[in-house]
Amino acid sequence: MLNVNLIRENPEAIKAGIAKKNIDPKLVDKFLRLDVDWRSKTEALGQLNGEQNTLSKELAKKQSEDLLSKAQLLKKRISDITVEENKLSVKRDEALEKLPNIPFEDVPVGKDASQNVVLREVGEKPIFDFKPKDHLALGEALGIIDVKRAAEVAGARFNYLLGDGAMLEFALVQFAVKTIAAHGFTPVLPPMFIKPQVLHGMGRLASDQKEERYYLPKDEQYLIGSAEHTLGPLHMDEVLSNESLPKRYVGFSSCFRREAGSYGKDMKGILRVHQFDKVEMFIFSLPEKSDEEHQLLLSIQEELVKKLELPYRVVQNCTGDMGWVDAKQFDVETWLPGQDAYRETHSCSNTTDFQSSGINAKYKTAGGKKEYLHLLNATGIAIGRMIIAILENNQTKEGTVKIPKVLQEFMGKEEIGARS
RNA sequence: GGAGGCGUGGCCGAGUGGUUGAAGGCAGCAUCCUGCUAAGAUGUUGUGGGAGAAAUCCCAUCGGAGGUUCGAAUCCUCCCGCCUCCGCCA
Repeated sequence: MLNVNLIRENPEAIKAGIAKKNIDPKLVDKFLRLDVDWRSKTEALGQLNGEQNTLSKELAKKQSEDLLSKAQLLKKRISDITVEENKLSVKRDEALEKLPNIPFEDVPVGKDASQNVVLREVGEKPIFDFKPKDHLALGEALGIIDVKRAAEVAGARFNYLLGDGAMLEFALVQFAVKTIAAHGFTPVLPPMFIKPQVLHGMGRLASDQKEERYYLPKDEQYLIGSAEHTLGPLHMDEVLSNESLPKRYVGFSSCFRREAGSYGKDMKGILRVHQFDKVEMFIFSLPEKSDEEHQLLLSIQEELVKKLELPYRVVQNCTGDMGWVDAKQFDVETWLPGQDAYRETHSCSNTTDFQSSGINAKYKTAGGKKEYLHLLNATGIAIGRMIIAILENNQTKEGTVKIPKVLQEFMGKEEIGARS
Protein backbone atom coordinates (compact mmCIF):
# COMPACT_ATOMS: atom_id res chain seq x y z
CA MET A 1 0.00 0.00 0.00
CA LEU A 2 1.03 3.56 -0.52
CA ASN A 3 2.04 5.36 2.64
CA VAL A 4 -1.08 7.22 3.78
CA ASN A 5 0.88 9.98 5.52
CA LEU A 6 2.77 10.65 2.32
CA ILE A 7 -0.49 11.04 0.41
CA ARG A 8 -1.85 13.44 3.02
CA GLU A 9 1.31 15.52 3.19
CA ASN A 10 2.16 15.69 -0.47
CA PRO A 11 -0.80 14.76 -2.65
CA GLU A 12 0.59 16.60 -5.66
CA ALA A 13 3.70 14.42 -5.76
CA ILE A 14 1.57 11.28 -5.56
CA LYS A 15 -0.71 12.52 -8.32
CA ALA A 16 2.25 13.26 -10.58
CA GLY A 17 3.70 9.85 -9.78
CA ILE A 18 0.66 7.77 -10.58
CA ALA A 19 -0.11 9.86 -13.67
CA LYS A 20 3.25 8.70 -15.03
CA LYS A 21 1.96 5.17 -14.59
CA ASN A 22 -1.14 6.01 -16.64
CA ILE A 23 -3.38 6.04 -13.58
CA ASP A 24 -5.93 8.81 -13.16
CA PRO A 25 -4.58 11.33 -10.60
CA LYS A 26 -8.14 12.18 -9.56
CA LEU A 27 -8.13 8.90 -7.65
CA VAL A 28 -5.85 10.60 -5.13
CA ASP A 29 -8.44 13.29 -4.46
CA LYS A 30 -11.09 10.65 -4.12
CA PHE A 31 -9.03 8.86 -1.52
CA LEU A 32 -8.30 12.08 0.38
CA ARG A 33 -12.00 12.98 0.56
CA LEU A 34 -12.84 9.58 1.98
CA ASP A 35 -9.89 9.83 4.31
CA VAL A 36 -11.15 13.11 5.77
CA ASP A 37 -14.66 11.72 6.22
CA TRP A 38 -13.32 8.58 7.81
CA ARG A 39 -11.09 10.49 10.20
CA SER A 40 -13.94 12.68 11.39
CA LYS A 41 -15.97 9.56 12.20
CA THR A 42 -13.01 7.99 13.93
CA GLU A 43 -12.50 11.06 16.06
CA ALA A 44 -16.19 11.25 16.94
CA LEU A 45 -16.09 7.60 17.93
CA GLY A 46 -13.06 8.16 20.11
CA GLN A 47 -14.84 10.90 21.99
CA LEU A 48 -18.02 8.87 22.50
CA ASN A 49 -16.01 5.89 23.67
CA GLY A 50 -14.38 8.14 26.21
CA GLU A 51 -17.78 9.21 27.53
CA GLN A 52 -18.85 5.61 27.70
CA ASN A 53 -15.75 4.63 29.64
CA THR A 54 -16.43 7.39 32.16
CA LEU A 55 -20.04 6.33 32.61
CA SER A 56 -19.05 2.70 33.04
CA LYS A 57 -16.60 3.59 35.73
CA GLU A 58 -19.22 5.55 37.62
CA LEU A 59 -21.65 2.68 37.29
CA ALA A 60 -19.03 0.35 38.66
CA LYS A 61 -18.92 2.48 41.80
CA LYS A 62 -22.64 2.71 42.27
CA GLN A 63 -25.66 1.56 40.31
CA SER A 64 -28.10 4.20 39.20
CA GLU A 65 -31.15 3.95 36.94
CA ASP A 66 -30.42 7.40 35.63
CA LEU A 67 -26.84 6.67 34.61
CA LEU A 68 -27.82 3.30 33.22
CA SER A 69 -30.39 4.70 30.81
CA LYS A 70 -27.93 7.39 29.81
CA ALA A 71 -25.34 4.73 29.06
CA GLN A 72 -27.82 2.70 27.07
CA LEU A 73 -28.63 5.67 24.88
CA LEU A 74 -24.94 6.31 24.37
CA LYS A 75 -24.45 2.71 23.37
CA LYS A 76 -27.00 3.08 20.59
CA ARG A 77 -25.30 6.19 19.27
CA ILE A 78 -21.92 4.49 19.30
CA SER A 79 -23.18 1.52 17.37
CA ASP A 80 -24.78 3.79 14.75
CA ILE A 81 -21.60 5.73 14.22
CA THR A 82 -19.57 2.53 14.18
CA VAL A 83 -21.63 1.30 11.25
CA GLU A 84 -20.92 4.52 9.36
CA GLU A 85 -17.26 4.39 10.26
CA ASN A 86 -16.98 0.82 9.00
CA LYS A 87 -18.57 1.69 5.68
CA LEU A 88 -16.26 4.64 5.20
CA SER A 89 -13.28 2.57 6.21
CA VAL A 90 -14.07 -0.01 3.53
CA LYS A 91 -14.53 2.67 0.88
CA ARG A 92 -11.33 4.37 1.94
CA ASP A 93 -9.39 1.11 1.71
CA GLU A 94 -10.80 0.45 -1.74
CA ALA A 95 -9.74 3.91 -2.84
CA LEU A 96 -6.25 3.35 -1.46
CA GLU A 97 -6.00 0.05 -3.28
CA LYS A 98 -6.53 1.81 -6.59
CA LEU A 99 -3.25 3.68 -6.15
CA PRO A 100 -0.09 1.92 -7.39
CA ASN A 101 3.42 2.51 -6.09
CA ILE A 102 4.94 5.71 -7.46
CA PRO A 103 8.05 5.62 -9.65
CA PHE A 104 11.41 7.05 -8.60
CA GLU A 105 12.34 10.39 -10.11
CA ASP A 106 15.03 8.85 -12.30
CA VAL A 107 12.69 6.40 -14.05
CA PRO A 108 12.15 7.25 -17.72
CA VAL A 109 8.62 8.43 -18.38
CA GLY A 110 6.71 6.58 -21.06
CA LYS A 111 3.34 5.19 -22.10
CA ASP A 112 4.10 1.54 -22.67
CA ALA A 113 6.77 -1.08 -23.35
CA SER A 114 7.69 0.59 -26.64
CA GLN A 115 9.23 3.40 -24.61
CA ASN A 116 11.41 1.24 -22.41
CA VAL A 117 15.04 2.27 -22.52
CA VAL A 118 17.62 -0.22 -23.74
CA LEU A 119 20.63 0.13 -21.44
CA ARG A 120 22.94 -2.37 -23.10
CA GLU A 121 23.13 -5.36 -25.41
CA VAL A 122 25.47 -8.13 -24.41
CA GLY A 123 26.69 -11.22 -26.27
CA GLU A 124 26.67 -12.21 -29.90
CA LYS A 125 23.47 -13.27 -31.57
CA PRO A 126 24.04 -16.64 -33.24
CA ILE A 127 24.37 -16.74 -37.00
CA PHE A 128 22.99 -19.90 -38.57
CA ASP A 129 23.98 -21.29 -41.95
CA PHE A 130 20.66 -23.12 -42.03
CA LYS A 131 17.07 -22.21 -41.28
CA PRO A 132 16.81 -22.25 -37.47
CA LYS A 133 13.82 -23.92 -35.86
CA ASP A 134 11.73 -22.58 -33.04
CA HIS A 135 11.84 -24.22 -29.62
CA LEU A 136 8.65 -26.20 -30.16
CA ALA A 137 9.83 -27.79 -33.39
CA LEU A 138 13.15 -28.58 -31.73
CA GLY A 139 11.58 -29.82 -28.52
CA GLU A 140 9.14 -32.08 -30.32
CA ALA A 141 11.79 -33.46 -32.64
CA LEU A 142 14.04 -34.21 -29.67
CA GLY A 143 11.12 -35.66 -27.70
CA ILE A 144 11.69 -33.34 -24.76
CA ILE A 145 8.64 -31.03 -25.00
CA ASP A 146 5.08 -32.25 -25.47
CA VAL A 147 2.28 -29.72 -25.52
CA LYS A 148 -0.27 -31.83 -27.43
CA ARG A 149 -0.64 -34.45 -24.76
CA ALA A 150 -0.51 -31.77 -22.08
CA ALA A 151 -3.43 -30.03 -23.78
CA GLU A 152 -5.44 -33.24 -23.71
CA VAL A 153 -4.65 -33.81 -20.07
CA ALA A 154 -4.71 -30.29 -18.62
CA GLY A 155 -5.82 -27.94 -21.39
CA ALA A 156 -4.13 -25.26 -23.43
CA ARG A 157 -0.97 -23.58 -22.14
CA PHE A 158 0.45 -26.55 -20.29
CA ASN A 159 3.39 -28.74 -21.19
CA TYR A 160 5.24 -31.93 -20.45
CA LEU A 161 9.02 -31.75 -20.20
CA LEU A 162 10.52 -35.18 -20.82
CA GLY A 163 13.94 -36.78 -20.80
CA ASP A 164 16.65 -34.21 -21.31
CA GLY A 165 13.99 -31.51 -21.18
CA ALA A 166 13.29 -32.46 -17.59
CA MET A 167 17.01 -32.87 -16.91
CA LEU A 168 17.63 -29.41 -18.33
CA GLU A 169 15.21 -27.96 -15.77
CA PHE A 170 16.96 -29.71 -12.89
CA ALA A 171 20.33 -28.54 -14.20
CA LEU A 172 19.16 -24.94 -14.52
CA VAL A 173 17.72 -24.97 -11.01
CA GLN A 174 20.91 -26.32 -9.50
CA PHE A 175 23.09 -23.94 -11.47
CA ALA A 176 20.97 -20.92 -10.57
CA VAL A 177 20.53 -21.68 -6.88
CA LYS A 178 24.21 -22.49 -6.49
CA THR A 179 25.32 -19.32 -8.28
CA ILE A 180 22.89 -17.07 -6.41
CA ALA A 181 23.52 -18.63 -2.99
CA ALA A 182 27.21 -17.75 -3.47
CA HIS A 183 26.17 -14.10 -3.21
CA GLY A 184 24.79 -14.62 0.30
CA PHE A 185 21.26 -15.69 -0.54
CA THR A 186 19.56 -18.33 1.61
CA PRO A 187 17.84 -21.04 -0.45
CA VAL A 188 14.13 -21.41 0.30
CA LEU A 189 11.35 -23.73 -0.81
CA PRO A 190 8.26 -21.65 -0.04
CA PRO A 191 4.56 -22.58 0.08
CA MET A 192 2.77 -22.38 -3.24
CA PHE A 193 -0.59 -21.66 -1.66
CA ILE A 194 -1.30 -18.33 -0.02
CA LYS A 195 -4.11 -16.80 2.01
CA PRO A 196 -6.05 -13.97 0.35
CA GLN A 197 -5.21 -11.55 3.12
CA VAL A 198 -1.48 -12.13 2.74
CA LEU A 199 -1.49 -11.94 -1.05
CA HIS A 200 -3.46 -8.74 -0.71
CA GLY A 201 -0.80 -7.39 1.63
CA MET A 202 1.81 -8.10 -1.04
CA GLY A 203 -0.20 -5.86 -3.37
CA ARG A 204 -0.84 -8.75 -5.72
CA LEU A 205 -4.62 -8.68 -5.68
CA ALA A 206 -4.86 -4.99 -6.47
CA SER A 207 -6.23 -3.69 -9.73
CA ASP A 208 -6.50 -6.20 -12.56
CA GLN A 209 -3.93 -8.56 -11.02
CA LYS A 210 -6.77 -10.37 -9.30
CA GLU A 211 -7.85 -11.79 -12.66
CA GLU A 212 -4.41 -13.30 -13.06
CA ARG A 213 -4.63 -15.48 -9.93
CA TYR A 214 -5.93 -18.98 -9.47
CA TYR A 215 -8.31 -19.18 -6.53
CA LEU A 216 -9.50 -22.26 -4.64
CA PRO A 217 -12.87 -21.24 -3.20
CA LYS A 218 -13.34 -24.35 -1.10
CA ASP A 219 -10.14 -23.64 0.79
CA GLU A 220 -10.16 -19.86 0.37
CA GLN A 221 -6.61 -19.87 -0.94
CA TYR A 222 -4.76 -18.63 -3.98
CA LEU A 223 -2.04 -20.38 -5.95
CA ILE A 224 1.08 -18.24 -6.07
CA GLY A 225 2.07 -16.56 -9.32
CA SER A 226 5.68 -16.42 -8.18
CA ALA A 227 7.79 -17.45 -5.19
CA GLU A 228 7.90 -13.71 -4.50
CA HIS A 229 4.35 -13.94 -3.16
CA THR A 230 5.29 -16.20 -0.27
CA LEU A 231 8.91 -15.07 0.17
CA GLY A 232 7.90 -11.57 1.25
CA PRO A 233 5.53 -12.77 3.97
CA LEU A 234 8.35 -14.87 5.40
CA HIS A 235 8.93 -11.86 7.66
CA MET A 236 5.36 -10.70 7.99
CA ASP A 237 4.63 -8.76 11.20
CA GLU A 238 8.28 -8.74 12.16
CA VAL A 239 10.75 -6.08 13.18
CA LEU A 240 14.08 -7.22 11.77
CA SER A 241 17.28 -6.33 13.59
CA ASN A 242 19.64 -4.11 11.64
CA GLU A 243 22.47 -6.62 11.94
CA SER A 244 20.36 -9.16 10.09
CA LEU A 245 19.91 -6.84 7.11
CA PRO A 246 19.99 -7.15 4.21
CA LYS A 247 18.20 -10.49 4.23
CA ARG A 248 18.63 -12.20 0.89
CA TYR A 249 16.70 -15.27 -0.21
CA VAL A 250 16.66 -17.42 -3.32
CA GLY A 251 13.43 -19.35 -3.69
CA PHE A 252 12.27 -22.03 -6.07
CA SER A 253 8.64 -22.68 -6.86
CA SER A 254 6.10 -23.45 -9.48
CA CYS A 255 4.20 -20.38 -10.65
CA PHE A 256 0.56 -20.37 -11.62
CA ARG A 257 -0.92 -17.73 -13.87
CA ARG A 258 -4.28 -17.56 -15.57
CA GLU A 259 -2.90 -15.41 -18.39
CA ALA A 260 -6.27 -13.72 -18.52
CA GLY A 261 -6.50 -11.22 -21.33
CA SER A 262 -3.73 -12.81 -23.34
CA TYR A 263 -5.89 -15.27 -25.26
CA GLY A 264 -4.34 -15.96 -28.60
CA LYS A 265 -1.05 -14.34 -27.64
CA ASP A 266 2.10 -16.45 -27.67
CA MET A 267 0.08 -19.62 -28.09
CA LYS A 268 2.90 -21.57 -29.66
CA GLY A 269 5.09 -23.71 -27.45
CA ILE A 270 5.89 -23.00 -23.83
CA LEU A 271 6.62 -19.26 -23.83
CA ARG A 272 3.38 -18.31 -22.10
CA VAL A 273 1.91 -21.09 -19.96
CA HIS A 274 -0.34 -21.44 -16.92
CA GLN A 275 2.26 -23.31 -14.90
CA PHE A 276 6.03 -22.96 -14.92
CA ASP A 277 8.90 -23.19 -12.48
CA LYS A 278 11.11 -20.33 -11.46
CA VAL A 279 14.10 -19.53 -9.30
CA GLU A 280 13.42 -16.20 -7.64
CA MET A 281 15.55 -13.77 -5.65
CA PHE A 282 14.10 -11.71 -2.83
CA ILE A 283 15.70 -9.08 -0.59
CA PHE A 284 14.68 -7.29 2.61
CA SER A 285 16.71 -4.10 2.68
CA LEU A 286 17.18 -0.86 4.58
CA PRO A 287 15.56 1.94 2.55
CA GLU A 288 18.84 3.77 1.99
CA LYS A 289 20.43 0.59 0.62
CA SER A 290 17.66 -0.59 -1.66
CA ASP A 291 19.01 1.03 -4.81
CA GLU A 292 22.33 -0.71 -4.21
CA GLU A 293 20.59 -4.07 -3.64
CA HIS A 294 18.59 -3.50 -6.80
CA GLN A 295 21.81 -3.19 -8.77
CA LEU A 296 23.13 -6.35 -7.12
CA LEU A 297 20.04 -8.25 -8.28
CA LEU A 298 20.45 -7.00 -11.82
CA SER A 299 24.15 -7.89 -11.83
CA ILE A 300 23.36 -11.44 -10.70
CA GLN A 301 20.77 -11.80 -13.44
CA GLU A 302 23.36 -10.75 -15.98
CA GLU A 303 25.92 -13.09 -14.45
CA LEU A 304 23.51 -16.00 -14.89
CA VAL A 305 22.66 -15.26 -18.50
CA LYS A 306 26.31 -14.59 -19.37
CA LYS A 307 27.39 -17.88 -17.84
CA LEU A 308 24.72 -19.59 -19.92
CA GLU A 309 26.36 -17.91 -22.92
CA LEU A 310 23.12 -16.42 -24.18
CA PRO A 311 22.80 -13.04 -25.92
CA TYR A 312 20.64 -10.60 -24.04
CA ARG A 313 19.86 -6.98 -23.47
CA VAL A 314 18.97 -5.00 -20.37
CA VAL A 315 16.11 -2.56 -20.51
CA GLN A 316 14.87 -0.12 -17.95
CA ASN A 317 11.09 -0.19 -17.89
CA CYS A 318 9.47 3.17 -18.45
CA THR A 319 6.85 4.36 -15.98
CA GLY A 320 3.96 3.12 -18.13
CA ASP A 321 5.31 -0.43 -18.37
CA MET A 322 6.24 -0.92 -14.72
CA GLY A 323 4.51 -3.32 -12.39
CA TRP A 324 1.85 -2.13 -9.98
CA VAL A 325 4.05 -2.50 -6.90
CA ASP A 326 7.28 -1.28 -8.51
CA ALA A 327 9.10 2.00 -7.97
CA LYS A 328 11.85 1.03 -10.37
CA GLN A 329 12.19 -1.92 -12.67
CA PHE A 330 14.62 -3.50 -15.08
CA ASP A 331 14.02 -6.38 -17.44
CA VAL A 332 16.57 -8.71 -18.92
CA GLU A 333 15.46 -9.80 -22.37
CA THR A 334 17.13 -12.81 -23.90
CA TRP A 335 17.53 -13.24 -27.63
CA LEU A 336 15.19 -15.88 -29.05
CA PRO A 337 16.11 -16.78 -32.66
CA GLY A 338 12.79 -18.61 -33.12
CA GLN A 339 11.02 -15.30 -32.66
CA ASP A 340 13.81 -13.20 -34.12
CA ALA A 341 13.40 -10.96 -31.08
CA TYR A 342 14.52 -10.23 -27.56
CA ARG A 343 11.90 -11.51 -25.12
CA GLU A 344 11.56 -10.86 -21.41
CA THR A 345 13.13 -13.65 -19.39
CA HIS A 346 13.93 -11.72 -16.22
CA SER A 347 12.37 -8.92 -14.28
CA CYS A 348 14.04 -6.99 -11.46
CA SER A 349 12.03 -4.77 -9.14
CA ASN A 350 12.45 -2.41 -6.23
CA THR A 351 9.04 -2.15 -4.56
CA THR A 352 10.29 0.23 -1.83
CA ASP A 353 7.87 0.18 1.13
CA PHE A 354 4.79 -0.63 -0.95
CA GLN A 355 4.75 -4.33 -0.10
CA SER A 356 6.41 -4.10 3.31
CA SER A 357 3.63 -1.85 4.58
CA GLY A 358 1.10 -4.43 3.42
CA ILE A 359 2.75 -7.29 5.27
CA ASN A 360 4.08 -5.10 8.09
CA ALA A 361 7.81 -5.83 7.81
CA LYS A 362 9.87 -3.26 9.67
CA TYR A 363 13.26 -2.37 11.07
CA LYS A 364 14.37 0.00 13.83
CA THR A 365 16.02 3.29 12.96
CA ALA A 366 18.97 4.68 14.92
CA GLY A 367 16.44 6.82 16.78
CA GLY A 368 14.53 3.69 17.80
CA LYS A 369 11.59 4.36 15.48
CA LYS A 370 10.09 1.50 13.56
CA GLU A 371 9.98 2.03 9.82
CA TYR A 372 9.06 -0.10 6.85
CA LEU A 373 11.81 -1.99 5.03
CA HIS A 374 12.27 -1.92 1.29
CA LEU A 375 11.50 -5.17 -0.49
CA LEU A 376 13.04 -6.23 -3.79
CA ASN A 377 12.33 -9.15 -6.06
CA ALA A 378 14.00 -10.45 -9.18
CA THR A 379 13.88 -13.46 -11.43
CA GLY A 380 16.78 -15.84 -11.04
CA ILE A 381 15.86 -18.20 -13.83
CA ALA A 382 12.39 -18.58 -15.32
CA ILE A 383 12.99 -22.18 -16.32
CA GLY A 384 10.63 -22.51 -19.28
CA ARG A 385 11.81 -19.39 -21.02
CA MET A 386 15.44 -20.19 -20.37
CA ILE A 387 14.93 -23.63 -21.92
CA ILE A 388 13.46 -21.92 -24.98
CA ALA A 389 16.51 -19.66 -25.18
CA ILE A 390 18.95 -22.55 -24.87
CA LEU A 391 17.19 -24.68 -27.46
CA GLU A 392 16.88 -21.92 -30.02
CA ASN A 393 20.31 -20.33 -29.56
CA ASN A 394 22.28 -23.55 -29.27
CA GLN A 395 20.68 -25.61 -32.03
CA THR A 396 22.81 -27.20 -34.72
CA LYS A 397 22.19 -27.99 -38.34
CA GLU A 398 21.62 -31.60 -37.32
CA GLY A 399 18.80 -30.62 -34.99
CA THR A 400 20.76 -31.30 -31.84
CA VAL A 401 21.25 -28.77 -29.05
CA LYS A 402 24.55 -27.90 -27.39
CA ILE A 403 24.31 -27.73 -23.65
CA PRO A 404 25.90 -24.62 -22.07
CA LYS A 405 29.18 -25.49 -20.34
CA VAL A 406 27.94 -24.51 -16.88
CA LEU A 407 25.09 -27.00 -17.15
CA GLN A 408 27.10 -29.92 -18.46
CA GLU A 409 28.21 -31.14 -15.05
CA PHE A 410 24.54 -31.39 -14.00
CA MET A 411 23.44 -33.02 -17.28
CA GLY A 412 26.31 -35.42 -17.62
CA LYS A 413 26.55 -34.68 -21.35
CA GLU A 414 27.43 -31.93 -23.78
CA GLU A 415 24.66 -32.17 -26.30
CA ILE A 416 20.98 -33.08 -26.50
CA GLY A 417 19.97 -35.37 -29.35
CA ALA A 418 23.49 -36.40 -30.33
CA ARG A 419 23.82 -39.99 -31.54
CA SER A 420 26.04 -41.86 -29.20
C1' G B 1 -11.84 -36.30 8.54
C1' G B 2 -12.76 -37.40 14.24
C1' A B 3 -11.64 -36.19 19.83
C1' G B 4 -9.37 -32.92 23.18
C1' G B 5 -6.03 -28.91 24.97
C1' C B 6 -3.91 -24.15 24.32
C1' G B 7 -3.03 -18.78 22.25
C1' U B 8 -1.93 -12.56 27.64
C1' G B 9 3.36 -7.04 26.82
C1' G B 10 10.75 -8.53 24.17
C1' C B 11 10.48 -13.51 26.90
C1' C B 12 8.24 -16.52 31.06
C1' G B 13 3.75 -16.20 33.54
C1' A B 14 -0.88 -14.49 36.89
C1' G B 15 -5.58 -13.08 35.90
C1' U B 16 -13.33 -16.07 34.67
C1' G B 17 -17.56 -9.41 33.94
C1' G B 18 -16.12 -3.20 36.88
C1' U B 19 -9.98 2.16 38.49
C1' U B 20 -6.53 -4.47 34.82
C1' G B 21 -3.01 -1.62 29.84
C1' A B 22 -2.97 -5.75 32.60
C1' A B 23 0.23 -8.90 39.26
C1' G B 24 4.97 -11.36 39.62
C1' G B 25 9.60 -12.83 37.38
C1' C B 26 13.34 -12.36 33.53
C1' A B 27 15.47 -9.15 30.01
C1' G B 28 16.34 -3.78 28.69
C1' C B 29 17.27 1.35 30.18
C1' A B 30 18.55 5.19 34.03
C1' U B 31 20.39 6.55 38.75
C1' C B 32 22.67 5.15 43.36
C1' C B 33 25.88 1.84 45.90
C1' U B 34 29.88 -1.78 46.21
C1' G B 35 37.44 -1.96 44.51
C1' C B 36 38.14 -6.66 41.72
C1' U B 37 34.74 -10.29 34.28
C1' A B 38 29.69 -9.94 39.49
C1' A B 39 25.85 -8.60 43.22
C1' G B 40 22.25 -5.16 45.53
C1' A B 41 18.69 -0.74 45.93
C1' U B 42 15.33 2.59 43.52
C1' G B 43 12.93 4.20 39.32
C1' U B 44 11.63 3.24 34.34
C1' U B 45 10.32 0.40 29.73
C1' G B 46 4.59 -2.43 24.72
C1' U B 47 2.09 -1.07 20.00
C1' G B 48 -1.14 1.88 16.75
C1' G B 49 -4.10 6.38 16.15
C1' G B 50 -5.63 11.45 17.56
C1' A B 51 -5.04 16.64 20.19
C1' G B 52 -0.85 19.82 21.86
C1' A B 53 5.03 24.01 21.16
C1' A B 54 5.73 20.85 25.26
C1' A B 55 4.55 18.63 29.88
C1' U B 56 0.58 15.90 29.15
C1' C B 57 -4.22 14.17 27.76
C1' C B 58 -7.82 11.07 24.92
C1' C B 59 -9.07 6.52 22.02
C1' A B 60 -7.98 1.54 20.44
C1' U B 61 -5.23 -2.89 21.46
C1' C B 62 -4.67 -9.53 25.93
C1' G B 63 -4.23 -14.63 18.18
C1' G B 64 -8.21 -12.40 14.33
C1' A B 65 -13.41 -11.03 13.20
C1' G B 66 -18.22 -10.56 15.14
C1' G B 67 -21.88 -10.93 19.36
C1' U B 68 -24.01 -10.37 24.61
C1' U B 69 -23.52 -6.15 28.38
C1' C B 70 -23.85 0.42 30.81
C1' G B 71 -18.99 -2.24 31.10
C1' A B 72 -15.11 -8.20 28.46
C1' A B 73 -8.37 -10.46 28.70
C1' U B 74 -12.55 -12.72 31.33
C1' C B 75 -19.20 -15.05 28.63
C1' C B 76 -21.02 -16.69 23.32
C1' U B 77 -20.15 -17.65 17.75
C1' C B 78 -16.98 -18.17 13.65
C1' C B 79 -11.98 -18.08 11.80
C1' C B 80 -6.49 -18.54 12.21
C1' G B 81 -2.28 -20.75 14.59
C1' C B 82 0.19 -24.30 17.89
C1' C B 83 0.10 -29.04 20.69
C1' U B 84 -1.74 -34.30 21.90
C1' C B 85 -4.40 -38.72 20.36
C1' C B 86 -7.10 -41.51 16.30
C1' G B 87 -7.86 -42.04 10.91
C1' C B 88 -5.67 -41.17 6.02
C1' C B 89 -1.31 -40.18 3.28
C1' A B 90 4.09 -38.63 -0.06
